Amino acid sequence: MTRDARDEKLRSRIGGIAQFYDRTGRMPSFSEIGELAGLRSKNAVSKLVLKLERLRVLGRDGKGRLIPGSIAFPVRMLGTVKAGFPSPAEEELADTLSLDELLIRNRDATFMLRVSGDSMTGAGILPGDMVLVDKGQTPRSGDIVVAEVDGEWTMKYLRRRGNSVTLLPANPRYKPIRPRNELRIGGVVTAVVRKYR
Amino acid sequence: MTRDARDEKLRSRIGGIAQFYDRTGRMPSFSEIGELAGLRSKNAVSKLVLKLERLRVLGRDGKGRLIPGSIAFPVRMLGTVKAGFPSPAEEELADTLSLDELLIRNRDATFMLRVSGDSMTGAGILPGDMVLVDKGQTPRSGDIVVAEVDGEWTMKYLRRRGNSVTLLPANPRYKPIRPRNELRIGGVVTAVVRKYR
DNA sequence: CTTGACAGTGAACAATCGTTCACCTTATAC
DNA sequence: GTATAAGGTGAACGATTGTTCACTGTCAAG
Repeated sequence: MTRDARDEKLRSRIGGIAQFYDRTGRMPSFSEIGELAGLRSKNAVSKLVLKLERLRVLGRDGKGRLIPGSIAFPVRMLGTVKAGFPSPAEEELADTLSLDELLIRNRDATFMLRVSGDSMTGAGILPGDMVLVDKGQTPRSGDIVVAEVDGEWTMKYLRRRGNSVTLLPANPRYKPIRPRNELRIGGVVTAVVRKYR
Repeated sequence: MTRDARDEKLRSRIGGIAQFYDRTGRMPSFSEIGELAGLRSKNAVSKLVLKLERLRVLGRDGKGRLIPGSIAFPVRMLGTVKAGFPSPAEEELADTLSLDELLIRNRDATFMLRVSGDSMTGAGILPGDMVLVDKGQTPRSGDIVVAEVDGEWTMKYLRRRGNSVTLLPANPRYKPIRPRNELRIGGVVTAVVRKYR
């Protein structure tokens, strides 16, 4: 068997395991890996797993049980748009990551809201976009926050000057808001997500 | 024990299991759930798991093995910004989802690129943003694509009129590109992701 | 031609798995 | 007050787990 064919075989096996994990959300057992890879012997699976551990595709936790490695991170990260698409050989070296891990720090305090209205268009937040809001973080000046002003909820830049607070839209057609009464801040916008199709 | 206290206990147990799954990427075994929940008897765990199955927090696959339910989807989805933050009671009813699942259709063909340059600012894609690019989808007119024009990679709107192809920036300071030679399209932009802090 | 290294089969093994049984305690409902 | 359900302990059990050992082909390098 040629080197390329062996590489391809290994790759398809990794793909099979990744698919299994994607589909079920749990790691396959050794026998199941055997079925996926077409191996009858658990020893063969053992050797395969060892190899995948070295490649960081899989890992082990403190108790020696199989945990996902790079297969848990679905997106391959490349460089910049200008760099374009590297060759397949380079692609393998690229880092992989999970969007959940990238964007969510505190899962219990994080919510997703759909944006309505165009008051933040200037900041690249369009109506229909989704924003992740963290209730736990303390809002700093310059943050985009979700706040309740005089009974209505909006999303605006927060500006603090001394002890005065202003809510600044990112659209010149709207005016800054200087809340008269209390200002309830629901959370800090930590990320924006837009889906095209 | 009051009803509220029992609810709170169950909630913290769900949280414990979710944390375990977050941390390790695998489902805990029954004994491990016991440790997490402070239960010495596996029978107690069995009953707890049954309850969590009914709540769709956990599930079973075809082989009867534990798979994650809603705990695999880290973000709670709420309504619109205008709706603001619902009361805690309503929060529980909200859907949960995973950003990976939401944004990635074809994981093998999807890459993430960092945006450099401001030629798509008008479409709400700012320099520094990250875009998900699907190499597998066939580009349609109106899509945002990553393409190589005359040796350089850019991101632009794709416009097809008959059999002429134009690349349209979303910034008036740049001009439309009508590729003279061949046009290599790397992929279709399926999502935009921006992280604030 | 020989010699390793690699990829795989098959079987034995203790450890751990999840299921199930009998039983106990404590609230809540009637 | 007395059922009754809910929440829990503890132990027994067969099934399945992952490790390990001895062994067999097969290819490529020396």
